[in-house]
Amino acid sequence: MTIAVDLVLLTIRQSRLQVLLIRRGIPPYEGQWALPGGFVLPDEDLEEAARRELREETGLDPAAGHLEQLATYGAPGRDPRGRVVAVAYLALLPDLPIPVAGSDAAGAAWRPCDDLTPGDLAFDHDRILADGLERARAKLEYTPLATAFCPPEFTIADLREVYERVWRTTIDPRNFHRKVTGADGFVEAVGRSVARDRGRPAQLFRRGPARLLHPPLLRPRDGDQP
Amino acid sequence: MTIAVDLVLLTIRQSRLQVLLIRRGIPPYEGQWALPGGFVLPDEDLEEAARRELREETGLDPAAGHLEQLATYGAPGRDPRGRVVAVAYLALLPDLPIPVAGSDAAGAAWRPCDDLTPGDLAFDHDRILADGLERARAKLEYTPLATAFCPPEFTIADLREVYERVWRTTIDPRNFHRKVTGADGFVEAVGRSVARDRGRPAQLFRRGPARLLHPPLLRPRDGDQP
DNA sequence: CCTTATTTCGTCACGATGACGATAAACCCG
DNA sequence: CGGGTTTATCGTCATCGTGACGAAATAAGG
Repeated sequence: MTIAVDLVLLTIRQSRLQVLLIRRGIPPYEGQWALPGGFVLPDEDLEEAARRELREETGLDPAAGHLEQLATYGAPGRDPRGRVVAVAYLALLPDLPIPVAGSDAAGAAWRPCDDLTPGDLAFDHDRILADGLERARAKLEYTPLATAFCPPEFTIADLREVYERVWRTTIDPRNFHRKVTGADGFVEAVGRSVARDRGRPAQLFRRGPARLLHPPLLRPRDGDQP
Repeated sequence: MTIAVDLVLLTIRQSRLQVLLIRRGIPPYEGQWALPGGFVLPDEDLEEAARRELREETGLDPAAGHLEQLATYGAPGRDPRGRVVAVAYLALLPDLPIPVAGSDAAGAAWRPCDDLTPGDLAFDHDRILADGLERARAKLEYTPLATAFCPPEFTIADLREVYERVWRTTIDPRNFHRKVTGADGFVEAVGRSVARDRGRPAQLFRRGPARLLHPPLLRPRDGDQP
């Protein structure tokens, strides 16, 4: 049996939640889009393999965002080439340019998650992506990981946009501001401000030391309309 | 590389959270305790392998409780016999007798989680168990999975004991009763009552259709004493 | 200046929760 | 049989977190 790692790389670009995909140049699924990934080397730890693929296929620096194990997929027929068990990793990244072009990532592109239809992706990558999205949405509730989508210094509005794009909702700016600045360890004021396109300039923050949010920031539930 | 499944089987026995361990009869780690597990067959799905091991090593019925994938462990040196990647599964089970004795489970025994010290278990099973415990504790907060520890019909006090043992806290019976019976879909009244050793008889409930708790039942945080 | 956009602070009502009193319904014991 | 004990269940009250929304502060642009 062979072990592979597959990556669900998420970022916010152009006000949309996007996932990095690679157009396959060889069979199987030639010409289709797939999650980036590759085989684990004989003496390599799984997370190490995930970080290596992240660098190789995208040129991005794994340290910039957040990387965690997502789940493992091993259905016997999932890869036509034979038995391949894939350990999927989820990464939340700030909106960095993809410096790549020469290497493996020639066919790499960010694609808005909403534009993908089940059946678009090769292998069982539709399912892996769906699991990754659900994990990301859930983790924003009870961890400060939304900051992983932001540059080192950001405004509360930047952070709010992360929540809005990932959750596909709108959030009241005043309540969000109160909640985020009130949760201790979530964000720390930098002391400076920046002016954006319009409106009053906003304070800059950096991520705080907290690893969990208490109480959590619950997303609106679907079935809340009686 | 070889794929194995390892199982973290949890139950509440004798008012304690216990994990099923197997005493190893062969090297490596001969004589030490380890999580049950085994290799995945060439044409077997991962969860199928986990269920098969659960049956083979314990004789328990996987359908009685809850089984989910926990995480995958693949550090190069984790198994002295060679490169083995282990997909760990977590199961929450009601307190059933272990019918086994003949098969692989000859050396199987329930051990209270609190009695285990880091270093007691073979391989990296200390870590896997710790991850399983944390997962179980977290899942009780926002899912109705505590019912997986209970028989099909149970009282609110039974359910409360699950929370108390898994979280290692005490919970106010009145507030717990209000919360659980108020959260819709968590439990459904059966209509009958049972008398226990002492006190007023309690109503019987069965698990409801809900898969998530909203709002969640947050465990008391460690740092809540100002 | 005046409008517009955005940040940030306040207010208010409501639902969820922790602390805890009170009642109900069984058992045990003499 | 009746009081004492134990547990289940219901209520009350204060507090906190949150959603809805008003209002002031601070910039840019005409």
